[in-house]
Amino acid sequence: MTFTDFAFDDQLLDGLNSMGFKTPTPIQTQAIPIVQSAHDLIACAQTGTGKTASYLLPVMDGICRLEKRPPISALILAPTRELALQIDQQVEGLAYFTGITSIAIYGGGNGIDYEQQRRSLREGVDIVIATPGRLIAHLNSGGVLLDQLKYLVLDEADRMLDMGFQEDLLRIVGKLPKVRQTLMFSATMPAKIRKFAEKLLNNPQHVNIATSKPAEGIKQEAYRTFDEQKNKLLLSLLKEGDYNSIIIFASTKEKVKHLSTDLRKLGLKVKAFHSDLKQEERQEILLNFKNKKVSVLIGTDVLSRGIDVDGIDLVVNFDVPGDPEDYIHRIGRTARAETTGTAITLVNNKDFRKFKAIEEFMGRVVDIIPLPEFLGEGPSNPLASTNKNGNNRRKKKPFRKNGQRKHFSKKKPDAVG
DNA sequence: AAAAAAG
Repeated sequence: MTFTDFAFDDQLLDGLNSMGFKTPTPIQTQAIPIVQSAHDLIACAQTGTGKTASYLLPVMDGICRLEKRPPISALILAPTRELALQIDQQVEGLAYFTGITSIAIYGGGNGIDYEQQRRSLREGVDIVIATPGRLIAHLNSGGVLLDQLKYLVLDEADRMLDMGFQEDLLRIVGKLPKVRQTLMFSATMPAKIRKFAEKLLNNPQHVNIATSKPAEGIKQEAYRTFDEQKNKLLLSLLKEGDYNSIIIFASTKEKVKHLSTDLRKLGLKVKAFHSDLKQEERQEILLNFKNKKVSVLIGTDVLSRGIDVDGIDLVVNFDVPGDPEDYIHRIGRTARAETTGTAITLVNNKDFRKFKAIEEFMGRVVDIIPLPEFLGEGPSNPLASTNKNGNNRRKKKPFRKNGQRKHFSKKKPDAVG
């Protein structure tokens, strides 16, 4: 199968060829005909599967074929600014010969950005790619020409609901024409998403190519460590290994900030990436990472989904993500497009059960690598320890009189908020 | 549990 089988507009095909697209991916093969047949669509698919082109191509083809183009033909909603920007860049590449116009609408920029966005939304632009918050701000100021829109796409719908965008999304959809084509993409399909889809979609067709299994090309490893050992272990992993491009994930912004200063003190050239940075800084860092001017990025989960950077050969989970889905997304930053990569997770005692849950979710175990000798003993495996009866059941909670609670851990003040 | 997104 080739892209010519879809009978796309010639100019769109030119753009496709110039971007080096050859063979459609499974999601594209399945989704494109559905969109072309004017049905609504729910697709369960992760990034890296060719998901973005699977809706951009038929939507852009549809726009090329409109007898009269409305001021705004398509609205694409995405959870993060980086994803919105990335989609917009893909539109620009594909649209090169078509005359289709687009703009990414998101917050965090300067007043000039806001004015440009406002003008486009009031004067018309074929495709709008937006994060919900900023689009709402524009809708509140009025004059946004969405009343003749043909296509609505919700990308990473599960992530948008997780981020509390449900009400914003419903408000946005309330401003759109009832007759339109709606396409929803989500990495997971919990009941919450299904219910949400029922509100927005009309008799949708389903496509499912999602999997709880990470790509074959990812070598997964884990180390059991105490927190005090993590920095030194990380340093040795980075120094011993022959890696060109590395992402290190940590679960909070504070951890990301601390870790990047720590690693810098240890002599590594690293950049931190999180939402406390100015949007221009975020973009510059990501650009330099893509250019390979920056080789080590330390980031929060804002980087875990949707970011498509070629050539990342190592992902380190400095701690274990709480949600197995996030683990899959994080390690999926490496081994993209048929390449290989390594994913290493540092597991302390507190995270051990979360890590077991991830293994269960994937249906496979991850090799535990012994700590390098210079680090001394790591923690022993709490689930493998045997009690005096010789079985490996975990110890029962000690009986307590009067049901009192015993405080095992005090919350650190900086761990709050 | 925290992240992100509107200032």
